[in-house]
Amino acid sequence: MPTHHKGPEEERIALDAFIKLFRAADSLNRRLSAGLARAALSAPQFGVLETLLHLGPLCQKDLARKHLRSGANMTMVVDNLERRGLVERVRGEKDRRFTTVHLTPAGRRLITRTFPPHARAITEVFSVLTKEEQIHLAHLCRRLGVAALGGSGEPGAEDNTR
Amino acid sequence: MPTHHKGPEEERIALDAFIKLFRAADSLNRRLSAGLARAALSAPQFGVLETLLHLGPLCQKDLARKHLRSGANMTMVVDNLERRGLVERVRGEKDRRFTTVHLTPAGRRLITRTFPPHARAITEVFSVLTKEEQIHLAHLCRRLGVAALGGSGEPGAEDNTR
DNA sequence: CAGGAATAATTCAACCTTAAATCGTCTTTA
DNA sequence: TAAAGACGATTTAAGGTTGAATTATTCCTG
Repeated sequence: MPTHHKGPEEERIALDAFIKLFRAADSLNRRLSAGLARAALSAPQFGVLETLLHLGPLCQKDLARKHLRSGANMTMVVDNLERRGLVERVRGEKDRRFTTVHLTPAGRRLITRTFPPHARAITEVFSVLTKEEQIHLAHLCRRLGVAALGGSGEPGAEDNTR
Repeated sequence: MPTHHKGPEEERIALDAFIKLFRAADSLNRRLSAGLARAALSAPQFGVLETLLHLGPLCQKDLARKHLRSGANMTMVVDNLERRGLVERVRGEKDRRFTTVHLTPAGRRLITRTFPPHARAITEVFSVLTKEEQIHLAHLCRRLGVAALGGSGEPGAEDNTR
């Protein structure tokens, strides 16, 4: 949405960038979700499977932290993946508070064949920008993300933002 | 999340930019939602009130289109705003299929005093980037958003992306 | 070692989001 | 003008998201 705000220049420029950033993320999300829908996966479900594939089994706390989501949310997403037989919960032996989430063979098969076309779709959309522009965009977004988190938050927050 | 994908350079760069774009939008969203929470407004509710303030009364279809959301979703958000007495539904006189959504005095008062600090918060976060960087970021995001929407969608889609 | 603090997971209530089905209201057209 | 189609809004079912309260387990401390 165009800004419709008549404030000073600094504010106009920031609001304009803000809106375009969100629109880009939103449109990208829609496009990619359409691709994932063919595997009947939601974006969060895909994200969890992808993380398990590339990092190995993790407890829900760690999964939530990696995805910047709440623990309650991770319980729900893992519930839905487990119900479809794509992951398995394993109670911690040493510390029974933890449940480690594992890919099942079916889950591994699904994410293994879903990830490559997903990555290709991202690459294809981003190819409207040159390599240098993509790197520049990443750099600007990283600084912005750090500023958004850091500003009035606790300094002890985990980085995870390289 | 760092990429953990060992594909060709083009893919690595695109995935990296993709992740940082989403992290930035996510972090920004969290930061701003915290501000809106003091007015007990969700981000979608704030968005609708803001649109009504700056564009005047609109029917739900138009509100949904402006925010790139479904009609069903707009029914829900307007329901919640109406229940709090911040907006009012008015049945179309000429064409009774439409309901036009109006700000109530209370709604106008709330959004009028909520918008300025919100805009200031956005401007403050974006001030980690120079004016030129903000303009460049907006430009890159706009091109990316258009590419994400356009690629395999219908060419007839409304622009709304300047 | 016993009680209290901390911690991982779950449950709950509230809201957001979508696609699909339905309802009421026009508009078109045969 | 009556049937058919289009169109705005609503409902429904399914999933995502959060913060707050709860549960089970472990750790710490006196």
